[in-house]
Amino acid sequence: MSKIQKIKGFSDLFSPESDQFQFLEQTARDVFSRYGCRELRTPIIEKTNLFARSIGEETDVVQKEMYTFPDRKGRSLTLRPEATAGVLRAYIENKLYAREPLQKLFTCGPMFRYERPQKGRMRQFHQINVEVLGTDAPQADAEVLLMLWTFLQSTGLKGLAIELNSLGCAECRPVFHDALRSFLDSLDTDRLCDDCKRRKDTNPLRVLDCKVPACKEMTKDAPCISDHLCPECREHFAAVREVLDQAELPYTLNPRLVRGLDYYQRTTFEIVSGDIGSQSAVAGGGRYDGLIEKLGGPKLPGIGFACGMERLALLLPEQEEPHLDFYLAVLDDSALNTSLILAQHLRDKGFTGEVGFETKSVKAQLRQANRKQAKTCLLLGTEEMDKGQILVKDMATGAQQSVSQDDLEQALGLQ
RNA sequence: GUGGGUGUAGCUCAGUUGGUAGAGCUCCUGGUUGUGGCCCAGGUGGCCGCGCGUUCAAGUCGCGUCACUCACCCCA
Repeated sequence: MSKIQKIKGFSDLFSPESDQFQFLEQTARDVFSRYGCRELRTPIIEKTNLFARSIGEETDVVQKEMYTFPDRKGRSLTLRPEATAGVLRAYIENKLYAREPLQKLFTCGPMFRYERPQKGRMRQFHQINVEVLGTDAPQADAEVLLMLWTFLQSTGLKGLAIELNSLGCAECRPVFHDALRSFLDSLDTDRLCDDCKRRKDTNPLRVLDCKVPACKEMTKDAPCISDHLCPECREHFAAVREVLDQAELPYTLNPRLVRGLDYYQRTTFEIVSGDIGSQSAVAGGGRYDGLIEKLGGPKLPGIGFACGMERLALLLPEQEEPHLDFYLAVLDDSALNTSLILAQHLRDKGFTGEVGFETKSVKAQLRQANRKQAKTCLLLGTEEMDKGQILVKDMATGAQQSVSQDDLEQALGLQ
């Protein structure tokens, strides 16, 4: 029979790595809850048009990266490629805004995009996500960034940088777009790279982001979004930066920072690392005023971010294997059941430990205890049972003592 | 979607001009009748990714295919 293997771009997550994921989620939960964020869990499948409408029909994500399929009655469903759309849908559908428009929501879980896998990019990947809905106060933008940065600091990660930009709003962005377009048209387009020739029409902002030196050189005098912001957006962005400066958040302005999803407006940001390969963004987000309305909700603003857990995990040190308080070596079959019950009592008292299910040689079981980094090895056989005693061996010193079961708890506690 | 690299033991990798498959680590057993790590001895473990071709003979050469991986693109 041929072996069945996992599908491309999906992965089985085993212990050291799954521990990292757990650590990241737990840290996020702890930090975000201090800001009043509540956890929300939404389905990983939604109706396709939710994503088409929010992310944008023309984006690469919607055009060629979604896992879209008909259900048994022919309705088009999609594995979520990002979290914001689902969270907003839930916010609107459950009328959370009716009781309290301002909602701080945290969610995490798997996302799906059909892309060619590479370092830091899987088809099933995991994100930690925060949305702050119902306010356009610049202080909310600042708080979201502080929340994200505090979370990242709490994970102990180093070498991360914050890039910040404002993309303008529905008023000023089109003006900038026109200015950019006419600038690009004025260039000797033959000298642009093939991608930029295409991007010039499909996604002009991306041209500013091109890594090809020739393109960089040609666009160095391109119009800058910051010079085209309308007074309101300019004021909003300045207010955001004022709080960030007061909080001494270490960010750099990047007027060429672009977002891949259409819904972003005004404040946008990205956290980048130089240590994880070419997929260097570990988190990204921004404001999306107008999106809630676009999804059939009230006219309320929002801002949020997503963190790539795989990318963060690449930067995390390996977690240490958890140590055992005891490993119980069973010397005779007749001691097996007693051993298991004894271990169960110890676990009830809060000790961590394992029992050797198979009565292999003492040598083999001690080797096992050593491998599992147990603090102690308990040895139980017929001899010990007759005396109502159990042998406790300290694995670090090799010292060994015979204690009654009543004293065992204390003996372990002293280790 | 495009390009590069790599597929040999559980892991990391050798393998000569084509000639019957190797090491280190891991694991198991023993050296020590019921005592771990270090050391020593032995052992388990392979459709050499898969298929086709060339050849007396293919891990090795050719073609195809699949998988993994890095990069472009895109993005968290």
